[in-house]
Amino acid sequence: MTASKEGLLEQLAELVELSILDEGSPAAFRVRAYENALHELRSYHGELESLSVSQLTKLEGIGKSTAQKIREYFETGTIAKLVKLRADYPPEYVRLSKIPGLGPKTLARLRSELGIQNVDDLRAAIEQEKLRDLKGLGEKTEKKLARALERLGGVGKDKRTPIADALPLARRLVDELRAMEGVERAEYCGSLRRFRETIGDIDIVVAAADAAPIMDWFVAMPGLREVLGHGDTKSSVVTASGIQVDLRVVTAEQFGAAILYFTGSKAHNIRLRQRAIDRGWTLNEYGLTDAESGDVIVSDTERAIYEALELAPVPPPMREDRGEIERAADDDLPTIVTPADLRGDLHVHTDRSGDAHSPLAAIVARAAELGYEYLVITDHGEDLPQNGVDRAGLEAQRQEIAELADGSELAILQGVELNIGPDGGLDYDAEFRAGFDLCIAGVHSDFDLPRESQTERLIAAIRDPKVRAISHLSGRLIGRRPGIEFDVEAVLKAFVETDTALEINSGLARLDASDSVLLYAQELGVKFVITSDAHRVDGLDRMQWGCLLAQRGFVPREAVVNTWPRKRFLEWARATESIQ
DNA sequence: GCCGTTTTCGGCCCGACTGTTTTCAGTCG
Repeated sequence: MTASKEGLLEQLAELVELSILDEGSPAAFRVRAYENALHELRSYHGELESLSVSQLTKLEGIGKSTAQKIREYFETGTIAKLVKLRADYPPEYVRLSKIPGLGPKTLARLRSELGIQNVDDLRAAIEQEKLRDLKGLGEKTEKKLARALERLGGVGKDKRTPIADALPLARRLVDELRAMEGVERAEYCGSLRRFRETIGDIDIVVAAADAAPIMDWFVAMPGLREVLGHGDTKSSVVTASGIQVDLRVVTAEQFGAAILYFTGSKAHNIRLRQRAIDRGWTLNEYGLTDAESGDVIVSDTERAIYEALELAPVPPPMREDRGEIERAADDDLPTIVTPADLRGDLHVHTDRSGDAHSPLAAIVARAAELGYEYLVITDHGEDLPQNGVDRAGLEAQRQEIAELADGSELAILQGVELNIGPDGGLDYDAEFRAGFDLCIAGVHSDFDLPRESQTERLIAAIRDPKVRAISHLSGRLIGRRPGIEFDVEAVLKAFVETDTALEINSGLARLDASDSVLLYAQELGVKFVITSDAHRVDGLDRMQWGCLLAQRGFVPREAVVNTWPRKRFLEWARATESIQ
């Protein structure tokens, strides 16, 4: 493999993983130092390969030792320390560390005292009941590990669930909890509230005076695969679908501190706690407390805690320590977009598309109810097998739209979602495409082309004079299909040059473009559209997800074209042939 | 391994639960 930033990040991530085993703790200072360096490099967009050791050490969290490892990687393609760790901790041994309940300390003892090197060794040792003889281990631990081994491969520590699978479950659980007697507040937290595209487990925080009945209900819910823990204020279960859910109960006064704490991210929390310490306070899940007197300063709302720390309140999706603390301190967070800010939907399918289900009239009626000023109908272009619409179908639709638009407050425009062919070609011909009010274009096929070809086809579509936005940039389906690989920087620069908008697709299975692409795009000054990509009428109501994704990318409201008033939007939509 | 208007040494974020202990270590988030 040739040296690249991606390759470096992979090797550093492996260095973190193996160092946990070597140091015996994920909290070891060396491990955390590597993690901090990795975190910094992930959000660094510039050219890394050309940086010297002294330039690298200017980056936050990167000292001489890590800087030298980075140089070593670019010069030799590998890192000697990592090579040594790989020899000490071969992959089959690392696999053992994925077993829930088995940490680096126990693992090291299993190896040194019982000679266990891999899963087969562990299985044999458990069958021979050897583990229970080790000091500090017992029969229960042995049985717990036996159970964990049975489903290894299914539920490991690394397993993550697509947000589309976790979010409905979390919303249902929170609704049920809120309806319970004695429950004052309930909220899902964790990576789900931060709106990450995959989540490790569902964290729910409840405010209630009496935790016991809630705990009892939770561990006795129907359809659970396993109860992992059942304490006074904290319990964990695994659902039949294999998703772990953690529930924590606090008092109403502690609720703000608790959801702040359990929403994370870990890196964001550490920054907040550091800020508290600098002021002579401590911050934990129960509140912001004076370190000397033990008096609680604030705890009931997140906002009050941020304000006490002299920070603007940070929306949950931004809490990844990607610059939000500094911007909150300067009161310079981007103005977020909410569904109420959206004045139109620019990517909607009717039942003319083979994969969509609602008639035009129903779509239009719902868009009007949502208070939109404009709506662009974008059925699939004819090159999409099965689902595309031919010229005659679109011409008939044009007539239907004209009739519905007559006398309507809502501006109904006819657009189309074109297919970007393998070489960047588009459906129909330029003359026919010119008849639409707005064209968007997206990749629906040929996901396996080489990176160069993908970059070229995207740029060709972006440069087409009629194309005003690119739908679901990568074409990925989270957890099911990886997106196409392409040169992100080159593609984003083409967006800027042509004033083409990058779609923020609200479909939970897509959430495309990804947050990291959005972060980069907004830095470069790209414009955006937040769309529903609805394939049935209720899909129009999912804009909230696109808005949360936009927050993850620090996308400011002003850069989102469909927050603009109708006149300004139409001017942008029609400013086509001018820019080439 | 990183870092420094208290510093080049000595710090580095915090707590619940479990299983094994009889005061705590390990794991997890």
